[in-house]
This record gives sequence, structure tokens and C-alpha cells, in this order.
Amino acid sequence: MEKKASQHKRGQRRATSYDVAQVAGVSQSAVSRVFKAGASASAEMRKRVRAAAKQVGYRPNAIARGLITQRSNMVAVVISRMTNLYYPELLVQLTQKFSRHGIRVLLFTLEHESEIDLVLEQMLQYQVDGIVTAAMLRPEQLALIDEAGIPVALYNRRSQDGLASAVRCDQEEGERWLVAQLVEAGHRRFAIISGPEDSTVSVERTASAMQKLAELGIENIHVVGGDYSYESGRSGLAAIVEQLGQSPDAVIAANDVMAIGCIDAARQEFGLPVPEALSVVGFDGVGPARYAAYNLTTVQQPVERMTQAAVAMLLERIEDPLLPPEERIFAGAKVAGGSARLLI
Amino acid sequence: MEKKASQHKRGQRRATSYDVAQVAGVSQSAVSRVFKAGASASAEMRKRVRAAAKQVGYRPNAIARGLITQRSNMVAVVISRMTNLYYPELLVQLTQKFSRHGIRVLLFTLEHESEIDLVLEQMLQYQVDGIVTAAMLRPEQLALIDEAGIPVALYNRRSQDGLASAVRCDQEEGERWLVAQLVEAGHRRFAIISGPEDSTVSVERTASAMQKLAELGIENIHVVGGDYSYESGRSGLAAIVEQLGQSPDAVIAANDVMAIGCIDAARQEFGLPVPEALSVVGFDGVGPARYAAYNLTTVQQPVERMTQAAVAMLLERIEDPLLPPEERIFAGAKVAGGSARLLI
DNA sequence: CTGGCGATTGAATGCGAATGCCGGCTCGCC
DNA sequence: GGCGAGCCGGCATTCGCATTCAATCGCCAG
Repeated sequence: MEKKASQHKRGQRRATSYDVAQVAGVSQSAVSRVFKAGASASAEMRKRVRAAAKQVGYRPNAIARGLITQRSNMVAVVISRMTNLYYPELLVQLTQKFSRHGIRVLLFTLEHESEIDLVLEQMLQYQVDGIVTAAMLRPEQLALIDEAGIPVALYNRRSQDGLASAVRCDQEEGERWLVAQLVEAGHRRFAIISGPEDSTVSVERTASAMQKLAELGIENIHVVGGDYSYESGRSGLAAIVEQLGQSPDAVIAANDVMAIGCIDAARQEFGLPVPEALSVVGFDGVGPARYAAYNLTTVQQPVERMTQAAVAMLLERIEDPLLPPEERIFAGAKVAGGSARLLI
Repeated sequence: MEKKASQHKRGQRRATSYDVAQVAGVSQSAVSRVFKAGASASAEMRKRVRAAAKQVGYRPNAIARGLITQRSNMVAVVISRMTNLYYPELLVQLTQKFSRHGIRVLLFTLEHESEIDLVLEQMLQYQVDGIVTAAMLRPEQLALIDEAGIPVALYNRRSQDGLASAVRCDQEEGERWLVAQLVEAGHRRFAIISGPEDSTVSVERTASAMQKLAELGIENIHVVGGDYSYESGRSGLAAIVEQLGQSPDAVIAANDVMAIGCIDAARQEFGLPVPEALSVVGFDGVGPARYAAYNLTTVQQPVERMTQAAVAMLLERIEDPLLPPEERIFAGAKVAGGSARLLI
């Protein structure tokens, strides 16, 4: 029936601590102690055990270790909609920072944030020590994780009811700055290209921009929906122009990639020079935002510091599960690029 | 019954199969069987066990399961230099495809390919069932992995001595096509911006282009070194112009991002219209290559098919470790964009 | 009515390493 | 030289689940 596949090519079992113990003429406990940092073992013992371990090609089994120590030394990282160019940087930062603390990253990707149910079960089964998620969790899901005693760090998501820790960029302040600069420079006819509806990030950015515009007395703001993609930035502008019957003064895109698409469409399809005839701003500070062809006016998220904070918060709570949740908010770096006519 | 969530934080034991067994009034073996697909258990038993499991919040412990089955159901994915915009797509594809087979991805990122020693040990300790690596492995490292009985799939790396399976894009054919098109369209003064020296991908691309140029009788090819970054594409062109004393006809960049940097530098710093005064070609087919401002002439790697092949190859070898290594080569999609003057 | 076969179920074992406990040994100090 | 205090290493147990083996049960054919 089933194929017997467990046999290794060389037909040999992997060496265990018992094998090492036998070769070194010591007990298995001794081997374990030598490979466990901070355990008491004499220099002579260390030497013998290490030699024997090397001889038989021994390597501690992290799975078995995790079983007994109740620590897998793995954290789950959940990323949704990775088409967002901003995420690769996030991933690199997280894996490298965790790695310095001897922790590995188990990666979960979601096509949509709503799919998180599918992977939540998996994460829990794998006994991860912590979770970093850039996808929204519903309260009952947070409760489930909390019940399992696993600390969570939300990335760019608000901590609901203080159920979890969070690091996020102050998007409200960022959007308000963008809007303020645009209005101050004389822009009056505004349009917004928002992100996916199930993205809390997009909702927050769009709402913040709308609110600031309202405060400044700007009305008739035209909003079209996008999906964070370049193409939706292009079609977004097309939709705006069509429905508005004319070009707006400024377009506020919910992320950089759509802003870039919007710029390309303006220049190529509508013959609108940017920023002379149309100002475009984005949000995130992804790599292409700095390409000379776009030189985007945007708010750059401090990924380095945010990931540093997320890792620190999570590690603290893995050490001491009783620590209360914490929320850290970082201001974005304002980048006044050439894609918008500003006074500054 | 009142909830006592706070006690869980105290490190209260998570429910085990014994707990479920006790509540359901059956044996632990029975619980195990219910949660193991294909095991024999009566409908009545399944019902009782599932009910009890739900009641106590039981979730099989994947770590413990892995210890006994000798299958962690995890594969390691090694990515180097993630600044390459091409990798996010690769990661998403891999995690999603593996996920469909009940396999999780343990992510390792390298700043440089040479750091792989640091993570190899980790991967082996975690008893991963397989490895997908987009970083080069030295023969002795491959031997080490082979000895551990872990199948490997190299991504865009040649299988040395047939020690490992590999999927890769036919870069040689791709570069030769690019060169042939450029020469046919009349370009004669060529320059190349290569990638990092420790990147076998870059070395192969550059060598292939050089060879084809030589075959077509083109000489005096100027090569400058880059690091795959946008900035190095810009500075690459600057270096070429400075050392050459004039603009070349065409620049062949080792990847798309440098090609984009090169285009921006040409247009902005040197007033060279692209493609009228200078043709630029890249390689990879990353997202920004399709931005209208660049519309890059490039060779696009078939990521979807390549990842599909890598996953399939690895799964096959996890099932049957005795299968011999295999190499699958995919032709890239030729994209004749507007960044080069071609006849086609 | 009985033997036998297949389907279930339970008891027991083991995966590989960590750790509490304890005995033995070394060493310091009087 | 004697005694107490550490230090060290070994023994035994444990983590949570899969799996083997044996026992039981139901059911049908003879």
C-alpha cells in the first residue's frame, strides 16, 4: 500500500545523542548538557563529546528539543497580498533580526487577509512561540491565540481592545501631512485611489486623507477603488478622468505602486505632465518610489525601526507572557519628491 | 464553566490527546487515529472524539507528531539578496504551492550567498523534509545535505556533478536572444553592467552575452560591475560613459532593476533618450519592468512554472529519496519592450 | 451453532533530547 | 587528616503522539 520512504539514501539513521554518548563513552545526559548553552559540563567532557559528535555527524534535533522544552524557537510571520512591494523588505528584516536571537521564521502567505483562518490552525499546531502578522485578525481569532498563550505582534494594524501588541506607522499623521502640503500649494480638485476594501491599512489612509481634506474645506472628493496594483493605479486615473470629465489637481493614492501607475497613465494616456498638470502622492516608500522617473512624494515607513520594535516586543513577551500588550507608533518619513507641486 | 484565559498565559498545559481521551472516555490511541487521515476508526468514535476535542480545545501537536513520524512537514526556503524584486513572487508561489500539500515553509534569508553556512546547520537541526535554495551551495555542502538524506531543489542554479535537482531558466538562450536582436538592429558599441561577483546567475548571464557578442564579431565590450541595485545601474552607466568617453549603443544589464537605473541615468543625467540614443535590456521580468516609463526589453522568467516544477520535484523526492536528481530548464519569455530599438 | 475473518480498540512502546535528583568525587579549609 | 561544599555526570523520567501487537466484537458462511 504505502511506499516505505523513510529509508535514507545511505541507509543510516541520523546520529542521536545516544550515539554520541556511546562513542564518547559517556551518558546521553552529558551529551545533552554539552550542547545546551549554560549547562554544567567540564572542559574535558566538552572536548570528548564534541569530538565524538563530529565523528558521527551529530546534530541536535530541534524538533525533539522543542517537544521537551515547550519552545519551538519558531515564530510565524503572516503576510498578505505580497504583491505589495513593501513586504519583501519587511520579511528580510524580520528573519534577520529573529535569526540573531536563534529564532526561525515560519512563513505564511495569504492571497487575501480573510484567508487567515486557514493558516491560524496551522500556526497553532506548529507550536510557534510567537506570531507577527501583517494581516488583520478578528477579535475571536486573537482570543484563540491568547488562550493558547502565544504572544502576537500586529504589524501596521491597530490593536483592538488591547488584545495584542502592535507596531504601526502613523498613517493618519502621514496622510494629513500629504494633504496639508497639497492644499497649501494650491491644489483644490482632489481624487483618491483607495486600496482593497478588506485592507485596514487602505481604509485608514483613505479616511485620514478625506478627513483632513474636509477640515481644510475641500469638497467633492472623488474616490475610486484600487487593489494596490500598478494596473489599478492606471485604471484608477482613467476612471477619475472619465467620471470627473476633467483632470483633478491632485491624486492621493493609497500606496506607492498605484501612485506610480497613476503617473504613467497621466503622462502617457492623458498627456498630463506630472507634476505640472497633476500632482500625485503615494504612501509606503517602496523602492520604485525613488526611481528618478517617478521621484514620488510619499511617506516612508521606517521599516527598520518598526521591525526592530516588533521583534523586541515579541521576544519580551515570549520570555514573560504576563507582560501586558503594548502599542508602538512610528512617524513616517516625509518625502517631498518631484511628483507633486509643493511649496517646500 | 467560566473562562480562565489568564491562566493559560501562566503556561497552563495545552490540551493533549490524553485529555481528549479522558473526556471522551476512550484511549489515547483512538484520539490519535481520529486525527490521522486514513486511520481506522468508527463513525461513533470519530464523533465522540471530535466533540471532546472541541470541548477541551485540542489541537494536534505538530512537533510531537514530527518527532515520531520523522517528518516535520516543513521545507526550508533559502533566499539571498532579497533586494532582488524577483524574489517576493518566488516566495509567494512556493509557500502557496507547498501549503496545498500540507507543507510549511521555514524561511532563511541571506545577505550574501556566502553566508549559507550559517543557516545550513539550522536547517538540518530543524529536520526539514526538503530544501529549496536560490543561493549557491558548494559541493561539500550539498554532500552534507545529501548525507542527511534531505532532497534539495536548486533554484536558478546549476546542479553541480548532478548532486542535486535543479530548476532554472535558460539564461544563456535568453541572453543570446537579447544580443542577437540588438546586433541585428544595428547596435555595435556594447557595454555590460554585471551583477555581484558571487552571484552565479550574474556570472552566467554576463558570460552568455559576451560569448554571443564575440560570435557575432563584436569586440571591445565594456563591462562594469554592479550589485543588482537600482543605484548601481545608474552609476554603472556613468562609469561606462566616463571610461568609454562616449555613449555606447546598447547596455546589457544583468537584471531588470539595474537596467531601470541605467535608463533613468541615461535620460536624466546624460540627456540620452532611450531607446533613440541608447538601447537598454535587462533580465528577469520583475514588476517594474512593465511600468510604462520603462517598458523594458527583457527576458521574463516563468516563475509560476518554475516554482511548480521545484515543488513537484521536491515532493517526489521526499516521498522517494532514492529518485535520482533531475534538472529542468525553462525557456524565458522574450519581451521586446520599448527600451531597445529592435527590428521586431 | 460455530469457526473465522475483518474491523476496531486499547495497552504498551518509542521517537530524541532535557532535566530533577542523587551519588561520588574533588577541593578547600581548619 | 577530616569534614563540608560544590561540581559533575549518570539514571530515570518526561514531552505528545504514532504505531505495533494483541484482544475484542460483530457478522456471515458453512
